[in-house]
Amino acid sequence: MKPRLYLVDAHAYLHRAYHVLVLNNSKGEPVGALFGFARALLQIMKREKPDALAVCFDHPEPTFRHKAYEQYKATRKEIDEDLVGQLKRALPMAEAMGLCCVECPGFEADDIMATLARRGVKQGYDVVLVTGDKDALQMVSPGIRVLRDVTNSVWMDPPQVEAKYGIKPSQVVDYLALIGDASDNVPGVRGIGPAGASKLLGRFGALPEIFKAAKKGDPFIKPAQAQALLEGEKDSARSLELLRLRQDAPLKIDVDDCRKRDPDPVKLREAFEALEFGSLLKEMLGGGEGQTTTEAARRAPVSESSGGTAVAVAPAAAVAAVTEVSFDKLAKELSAAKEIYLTAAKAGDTLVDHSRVHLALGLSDGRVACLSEAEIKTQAAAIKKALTGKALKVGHHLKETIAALDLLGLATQPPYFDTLLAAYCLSPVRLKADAGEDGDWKSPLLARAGRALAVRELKEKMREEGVLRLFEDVEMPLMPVLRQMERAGVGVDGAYLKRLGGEFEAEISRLQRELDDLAGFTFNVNSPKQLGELLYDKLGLPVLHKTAKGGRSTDEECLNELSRQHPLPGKVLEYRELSKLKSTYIDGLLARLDAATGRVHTRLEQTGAETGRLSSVDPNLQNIPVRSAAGQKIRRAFVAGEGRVFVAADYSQIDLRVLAEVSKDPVLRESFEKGEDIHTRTACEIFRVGPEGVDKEMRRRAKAVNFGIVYGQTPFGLAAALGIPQKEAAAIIHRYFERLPGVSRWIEANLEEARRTGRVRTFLGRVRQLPELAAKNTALRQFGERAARNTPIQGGSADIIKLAMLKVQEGLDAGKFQARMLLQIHDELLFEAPTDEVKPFAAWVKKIMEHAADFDVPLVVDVKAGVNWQDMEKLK
DNA sequence: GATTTCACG
DNA sequence: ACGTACGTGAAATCA
Repeated sequence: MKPRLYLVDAHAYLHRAYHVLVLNNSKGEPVGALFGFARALLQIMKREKPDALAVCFDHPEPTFRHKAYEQYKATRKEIDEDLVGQLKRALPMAEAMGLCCVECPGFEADDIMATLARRGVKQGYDVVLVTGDKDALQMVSPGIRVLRDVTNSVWMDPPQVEAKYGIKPSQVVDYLALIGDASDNVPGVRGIGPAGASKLLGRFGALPEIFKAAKKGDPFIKPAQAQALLEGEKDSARSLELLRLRQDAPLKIDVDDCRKRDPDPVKLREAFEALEFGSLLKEMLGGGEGQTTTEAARRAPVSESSGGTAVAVAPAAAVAAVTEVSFDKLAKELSAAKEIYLTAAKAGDTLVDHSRVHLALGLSDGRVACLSEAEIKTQAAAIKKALTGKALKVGHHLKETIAALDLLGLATQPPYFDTLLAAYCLSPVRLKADAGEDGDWKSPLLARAGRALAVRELKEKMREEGVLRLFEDVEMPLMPVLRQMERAGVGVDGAYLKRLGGEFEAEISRLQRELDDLAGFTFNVNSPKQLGELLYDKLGLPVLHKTAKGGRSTDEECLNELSRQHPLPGKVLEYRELSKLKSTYIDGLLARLDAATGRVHTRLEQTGAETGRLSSVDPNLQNIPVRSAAGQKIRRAFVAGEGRVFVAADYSQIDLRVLAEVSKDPVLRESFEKGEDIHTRTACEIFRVGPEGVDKEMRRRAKAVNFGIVYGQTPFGLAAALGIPQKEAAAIIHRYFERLPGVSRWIEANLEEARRTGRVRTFLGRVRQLPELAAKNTALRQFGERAARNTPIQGGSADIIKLAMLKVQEGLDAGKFQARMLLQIHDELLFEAPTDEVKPFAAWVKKIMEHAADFDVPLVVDVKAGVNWQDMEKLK
């Protein structure tokens, strides 16, 4: 394989980071641009592992372009002083990171990149230009690619350029010279846009031929376009000069000087400490080696595009060094220890995918013994003693360790301390899973053991953040409750599900045939690409909206609308419904059904959601269909065991009750105290009528408004949800806040505090940091604002049901009933109870759930019972 | 691995 | 100018 040379446009990153990250160090110096830049460089090195890399800088002196065209970049605003200061520090910082930096008076970074790229190809490198700038696409060729987005791996090679712009890379300069670039004051030809430019170049190949044709009155060019071209010829010639990259910059260095080298740790430390980039310093200097691991526990890298900024908050515990010793040396001390560190791996755990169980056991001084499954078995007696003793069992992702030990018949007893759960209480962001190399099962075990050594540090941090009670009284005790639910599993009637699968399959084939007939040929309905081509190219239906990444959407909303014009989209919807239900639920569930017990065992993830909710994986039993008739057939496959029935208990309107409690809004509170239908009451308020004057449509709208209030809706969003004009939606929202001023005040005050502190909290003190609130990027910041509104509500509801689960399980453990708790679906608990105790059990559960939290607003729980999860009767 | 779609609260 | 209702997980396709 050829060595790979990466050429990075420094200023592109610095500018972008400057606008996204607002970050000052303790000296008050703005460092956001530098932080984002350094993080990006680190990301490139880690993810791409280049053989050679050069960071290319603009030189402050005017370039040949300024001399050629005095208006070049003239419309750009003066650069902020805050940014200028950072630009000056960027090159020395990159050098301290051990990177080769290049600048050249009179030339821009682009020209340096072009020059090095050309030389690199000659010297046998595969060249990658790391930049989002369109100009760079002119360099794309068989040996040169452009990497536009490192996080999302957006690459441009010659076919990509053709696919995206409809032109060859060799035509990029001509293309840009036609369409111009307003931000750089490159004029282009007025009246020619991307579509026109690509069409003209496709037909005539290059600029001179286009102008020749325009002058000759070629019939391919419409008169208006011809006129635009003739008027813009001079401007385009100018543009051409500015756009063409120079490949002859007189550089002091050559490609081989860019070969990878390691940074001087002293210089690096000096540079990063001055900037206060402690986390990045650790990341660069860290890295485990051998059997002693020192790599810091890190947050998953946060990508700017997906919503996070780099304000590092509540980092997970640093990892202490661990030393591997033999189990024999440890065995005696384990039984007397106050704290034991344990980690086990099993198939399905994110730790490492093995069919065998492995275990690491350690002491607080960092000595750890690793045991294979065979060794676990021979040492079972000593291990059992350690697992059931009085010592604090410390681990990282402890529930999975306990589950793995369960498989070998080894039970574990509290007290527990889970360092992953502690990290989640400190900052509930997505956490990086430890990855195990194939065949290497010890390293991830040791890494986790190292992480687990930070008990005291984590406790202190939790105290500072105000989440220690949440951890000690709620999350940590909840862990074994969840484990009990996982172990219990849920009964599934496999034979019924297989029959149902046959029925669905027959219907799916029938729909496929009908669709082929309608289309006139056979196509893959599951392929959004093929379906899009059929709908929009072959059938010529209008494109109603685009997907996130610019494609033509074929989602349910579009197809519903299009079904008024053509019979095909409606059929596609029928096909989609059945094929989704079959593949995800019928086939998916059957694949995870334990043949021996007839039950499925989900994993309830305690650190999976940023709001404090649980999530359910492998399989997800929190999104079993319920809305459609076909979906309800699937729900019937969930069955209670012999002599038992399901009891389902769900909170009524829990989110709005939490909102009523925290906002203290008199109308909301009164409505719940009187036991009114909340959507009807909201309709009364926003439409100014009495309850008898509320018709179905008014209630439907009020319900959407109530949802919107919880989610942070905009008039645009409400209008889309209800299919009404945006003005009308705005008026409704306005009236809502007029009539429920307590809600309005809470939203304002909550947001104000969130901005001030950078975090929001639920009534239990559960915290979520929202660095997005400080983003300069509007969309990102607004996302933060909606999350700031929603999290105390959604998270507050999660708090309530968690408290209820603890109390319920406590009663069950005390032997009050034979029932078992099986699932939690955010506002609902599903139990399995012996038929003869259903009524008293349901009444008891209802009472516990309704009094789980110390609320003024009443909480209401509805209970139902039935032999399957679909056909359930309401209990009084 | 990213993208798209869709199941749930 | 920008993007547009919160929070999840799973499957199929396609590069």
